[in-house]
Amino acid sequence: MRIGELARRAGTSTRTLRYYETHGLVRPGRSANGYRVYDEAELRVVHEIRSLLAIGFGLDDIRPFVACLRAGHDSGDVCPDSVAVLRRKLAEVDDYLDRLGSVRRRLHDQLARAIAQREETCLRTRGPAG
Amino acid sequence: MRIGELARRAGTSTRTLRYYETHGLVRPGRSANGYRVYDEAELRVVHEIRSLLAIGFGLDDIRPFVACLRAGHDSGDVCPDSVAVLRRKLAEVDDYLDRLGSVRRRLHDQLARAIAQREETCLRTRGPAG
DNA sequence: GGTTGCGTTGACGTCGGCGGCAAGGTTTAG
DNA sequence: CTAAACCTTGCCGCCGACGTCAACGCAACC
Repeated sequence: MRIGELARRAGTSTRTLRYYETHGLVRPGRSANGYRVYDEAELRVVHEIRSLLAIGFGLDDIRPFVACLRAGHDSGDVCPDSVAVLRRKLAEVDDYLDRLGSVRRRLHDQLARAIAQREETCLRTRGPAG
Repeated sequence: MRIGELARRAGTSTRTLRYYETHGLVRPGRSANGYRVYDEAELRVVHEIRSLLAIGFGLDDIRPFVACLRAGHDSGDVCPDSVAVLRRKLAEVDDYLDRLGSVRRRLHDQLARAIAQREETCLRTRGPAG
């Protein structure tokens, strides 16, 4: 299969596939005229890449998962390197959740105080009976 | 006060202050020799900017808060435009928290399955008695 | 042989909040 | 007089995952 077909079937662009290639994630062969040629397994690889990107992985993080698939495993998750990345990413997400949670509290408080302040100002402006 | 002093007192750089100026957030006067001159109130403004940046606001989001301070309010939060931004940001953060939470679940499950799979493979490799 | 639709490489643009450097002018201290 | 420490404008670099365009080659159909 050539690059256009793979792009369509993977729901992405040819530019993206070439980009993955420059970063060592996808490895097509070449036909006589220089066109990239992909086998069926690469579709699975591209799906794995896209799926991991979608949950916040960088291309560098994804490399072990692709290697794991290429090693013949049914899932890209099961190899030690992949597991290590999964652990690290889980920790990062937990960390970020904490920080985002405290940002949320701060925003919430700030909003509550601002509204209270506005109502108070409003009362003073219109008088205590307003 | 000139730009270097304000930068030191605000805990940031002169480059940053000029950047804020190009984006309409800080408005110094000029002395005869062309140097920027800031009054004391600008320190408060810069603190407000930094504080909001730190919790994930963009410079565009911050503009109403600065305007609110300049309008003479004790807090940058109390003006209608600021409250609107606070509401929007709170909604965005809630949204992001949801998505990050589901990413976390997905990561957690993926990790759990990967480990289970590895143990199973290990057992098969070493035999049922291993 | 002309058009259309595929493919190739290469290089620049995007977004945001700056960092850092160049090449100069100003002010102050010694 | 000179050095040091300020200040000015202007412009490139950064990160990451691509989009987009240029300029070209290849293949197939009419």
